[in-house]
Amino acid sequence: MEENLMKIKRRDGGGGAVIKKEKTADSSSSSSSGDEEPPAAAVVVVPKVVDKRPYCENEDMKPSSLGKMDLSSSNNKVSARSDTGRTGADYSMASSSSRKEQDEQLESAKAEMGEVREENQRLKMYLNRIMKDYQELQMQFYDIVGQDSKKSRPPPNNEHQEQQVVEEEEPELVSLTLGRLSESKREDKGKASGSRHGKEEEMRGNEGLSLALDCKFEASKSEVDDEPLPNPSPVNSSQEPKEEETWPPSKVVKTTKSGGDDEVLQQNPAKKARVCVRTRCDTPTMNDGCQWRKYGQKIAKGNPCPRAYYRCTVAPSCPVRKQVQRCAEDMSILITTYEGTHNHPLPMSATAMASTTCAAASMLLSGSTSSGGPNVPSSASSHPALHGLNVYVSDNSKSKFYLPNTSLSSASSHPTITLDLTSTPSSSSSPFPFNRFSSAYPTTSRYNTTTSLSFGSSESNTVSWGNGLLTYGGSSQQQPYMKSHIGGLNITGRVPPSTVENSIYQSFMQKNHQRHPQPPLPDTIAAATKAITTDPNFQSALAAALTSIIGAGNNGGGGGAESLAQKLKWGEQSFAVNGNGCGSSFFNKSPPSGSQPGSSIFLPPTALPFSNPKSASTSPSDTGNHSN
DNA sequence: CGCGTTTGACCTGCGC
DNA sequence: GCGCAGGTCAAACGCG
Repeated sequence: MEENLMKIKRRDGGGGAVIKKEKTADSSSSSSSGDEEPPAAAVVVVPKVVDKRPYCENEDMKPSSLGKMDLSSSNNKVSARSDTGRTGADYSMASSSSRKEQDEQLESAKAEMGEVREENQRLKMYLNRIMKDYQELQMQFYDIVGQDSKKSRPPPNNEHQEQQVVEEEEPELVSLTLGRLSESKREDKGKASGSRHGKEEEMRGNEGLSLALDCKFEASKSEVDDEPLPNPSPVNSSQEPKEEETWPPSKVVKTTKSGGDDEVLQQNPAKKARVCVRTRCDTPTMNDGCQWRKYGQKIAKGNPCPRAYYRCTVAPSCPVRKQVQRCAEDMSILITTYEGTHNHPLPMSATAMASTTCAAASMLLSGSTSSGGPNVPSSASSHPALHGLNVYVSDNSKSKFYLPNTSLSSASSHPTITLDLTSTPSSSSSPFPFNRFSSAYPTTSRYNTTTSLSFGSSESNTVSWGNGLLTYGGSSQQQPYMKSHIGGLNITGRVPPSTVENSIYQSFMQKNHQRHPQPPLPDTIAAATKAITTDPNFQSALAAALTSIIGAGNNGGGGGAESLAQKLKWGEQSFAVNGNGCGSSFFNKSPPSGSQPGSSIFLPPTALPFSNPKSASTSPSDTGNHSN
């Protein structure tokens, strides 16, 4: 890991902070091997998200000040401890000072400690209360979501039918898990993975840090077992080794795995989702923040441009591969195909693309099993559940719906989703720049599923993963901290300027908060809940905000966000409001590096997405990214 | 000298 | 079974 970090350091001029942060996170995660007890600060942050009720008569517990208070209080704790320790040491050493003075100092120190303890106690109480509220809110949310989804479905005639409906719909569900997997998940997966767990645990060793966002697939059918969702973010080593994909899929798997692992293999067929990103890019590759090493090049049939093969070098065992190829029809278009899931912590700069591609893959996989199935009318239909994305699902078996240049997917035996950042959005009623998502489910191939996502990359909506930021719009004002009051939710986190969250936030604010002066009334829980359940845009905004917080916290190092992530686990219900909670990808931004607040590095929006000549430092020739 | 790229050979899957 | 194409390996090479 350190070696890799060093590499990054060497390559990425601006990656110092990132590395630093990563190291910090790693060390923090490794030090807290338990990982069940996140730092208090992070834990307290969780409730901020759901904090919307007047549970604090105390002035300190005002939602608006909660975040600050938490952080500061945690700091107090730390500093208090260290102070105390120092004080003690000082006493023992200061033999020259008079006894009286020492006694006085000692007493004052004790008093200080007492205060600190009191504060700690208070914080614990707050935490408990907050967690309670959080759970309650979550329950309410689930209830409402459940009702909502029921509404949208045709009323089942009987139990059998209902079950059928569930079976049909569930594959659509994509859960967003912020942070580490919960115990229950672990248990479930542990059963499935069995022996592999040990291996991978060993392999991952002390890679304790996981990105804050886990994108998991929720499906009820065997397919789920067969196909662990690509994880956008490398999952925590200790937490989710089971989710590992089987890369190399064919050769290595066959040769290296045997016996008891067969089961795993069966559960992980070659059906591996790929995410194809089309961008206009002058550079040989787009910078996705990851480290890549070229291991091959080939002239593919039907395209005079050679296809380059890269593998992720952030971790030696990382299974992620990517292919880079120029579009034959338009040489300015760079087609980057990602495959596999990182099994290591990603540099912050790589999380955006990683999570995006993951979510895309999730969408693809989920769609292929449900909404996008062959039964879907060939005419485009809008998928309501993608956080404001207009989703078009088509059933053209062979046509490359929407995108003419999908040669990669057509020949592939893998389900492929295409993110098209080359076209200009035709319309955008939603606040999101990506306005089109289309998917085709060819029937000619077993897994030849092709899906296209189009993020219009018009001038006003530029997307850049260059520094790990997904930026939309031209606003460049620095806003190191974002505090969102969304429907009574207080979301405070460090966010980069010009991030999608920002726009989402603004959009949402416009939409839903004109009536609610800031700070919002504490009793807006009902409104918040309603907003969550009725407004897909809000869902997006919330997801984005949460993600931003997670990412930001991650940034902050020290495992704050990680801890938050641990606590903030959104089950599939959380975002699967409309049956498909996927799409988080777009809302994952990776906060600028920055272990130091305020020292964030942002890539200014550019008209040419992904082109970042300087970024070669991160990934030699291309850039890496990764995804799953 | 170490690391990354290049490039021809090899392996594998799939279609005929 | 054969051929094709995609994908990977690994030795050779280049660069800093």
